[in-house]
Amino acid sequence: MDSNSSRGKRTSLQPLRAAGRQRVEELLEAASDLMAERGYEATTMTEIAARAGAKIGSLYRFFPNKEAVADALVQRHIAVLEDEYAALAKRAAMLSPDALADVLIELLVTLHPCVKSLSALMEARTDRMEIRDRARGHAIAGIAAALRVCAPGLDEALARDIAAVVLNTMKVLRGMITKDAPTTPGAPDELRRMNRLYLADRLAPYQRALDGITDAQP
Amino acid sequence: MDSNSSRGKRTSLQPLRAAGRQRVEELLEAASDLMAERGYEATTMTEIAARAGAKIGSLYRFFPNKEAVADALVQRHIAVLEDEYAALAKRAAMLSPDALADVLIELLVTLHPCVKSLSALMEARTDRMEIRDRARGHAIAGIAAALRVCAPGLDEALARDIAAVVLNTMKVLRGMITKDAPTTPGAPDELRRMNRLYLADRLAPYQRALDGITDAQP
DNA sequence: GACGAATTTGAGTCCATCCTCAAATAATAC
DNA sequence: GTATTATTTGAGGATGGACTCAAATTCGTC
Repeated sequence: MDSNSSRGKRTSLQPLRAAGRQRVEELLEAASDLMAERGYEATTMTEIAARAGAKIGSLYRFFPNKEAVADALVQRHIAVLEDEYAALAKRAAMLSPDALADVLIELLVTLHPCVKSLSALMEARTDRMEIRDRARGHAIAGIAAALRVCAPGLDEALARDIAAVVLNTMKVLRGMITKDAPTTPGAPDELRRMNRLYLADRLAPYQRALDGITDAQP
Repeated sequence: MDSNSSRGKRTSLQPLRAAGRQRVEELLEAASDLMAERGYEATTMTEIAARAGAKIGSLYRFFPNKEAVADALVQRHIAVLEDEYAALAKRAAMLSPDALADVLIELLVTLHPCVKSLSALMEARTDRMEIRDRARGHAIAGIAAALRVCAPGLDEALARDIAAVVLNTMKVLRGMITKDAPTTPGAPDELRRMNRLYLADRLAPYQRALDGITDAQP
């Protein structure tokens, strides 16, 4: 008999065998895909199980309710984002602003599925929102750190503001690449151009080494 | 007795008296607010009626089902957007790039509730998506027209690409103003700065009259 | 103020979906 | 092989929310 030792609402078991662990993986991936496609409310527990090749009973063995599935997904996605941004500053050392701009853009494109799923999970739950804000904080901190590696002497608050702008620019590009392709083919390049223009302008005064064209005021 | 003359699924009446017209207004506004807050699926027909100070029967008198409410909202919001963007080109005459940049930013902030509600309505309905794309097209066309008024000689395709970038920048600012206030207070100003920097750079070669600093290649 | 038409009401139906659970099956330990 | 424990299954209970409708009420008009 299962002991269900640690605190959980009514029922909620950890998988104890390899099969169970894999099932949980499959269930979470199915849930992530479906919720990203259709939204939280529109996704059915039975559908989740079905897409994972399981029956609804299996789903409820590992997750006490629908909320718990969403929470697990949020936690999992947040962890991925935190890792990626924590790793960013290291990669950012020894990059020109232009190169940094492009690396950042790349990063967000990679993170797209994760972020997409996360935003679907935010449907009207304030408590989950604050977790998302925390993730956003990590992203901004990571980018700001990368900026200050690239441009030592940059004020910390300003770095955060710039990071917020860049983060949003990254999001926009992600959106363009995944949706707007047909209408305005040159837009992604234009956006990259804007991003580089901005970062070059903002980082020029603090530029490590090389040609310092000083014309922007903090 | 109501005739229900023109084609409607099962039941769906136009309001014929002032009271009815006002009720419809109230119902749509309530629906718009709720769906913007919680999403389409999570919003209940009873809630909509309640927030409008009505009972569920009244709601079903004017809308045959929940879908119809959403459709009416989409149509209404799209109309607002089209009007605003159509009016833009006229206002844009005789503006410097910097001033135009700020006017555009303003505009999207104004349009925020409308756009927010629209995006909530997009939850997984492909047919509504294409209507939204149409709205997006109008927005880009409006902005591109404004740009070409401001910078005659600007290539049309390029104008559309730039418009797409600016449109997305506007969206980002809207998001910042409504959400991110606490974390990064300076970010909105940074974003404005980026937008001006970009537009100045892009429009400089085609600048109507005045000081032509030519340094950007189309 | 009386008549007809528009509007409001809310109890009630129907059905989709969340969730339960006891029994069946599969895996592991011995 | 047997005992034990983990996992799977799927029929059903409970709930909530979309939608109906006949009766009550309000509004406009003559």
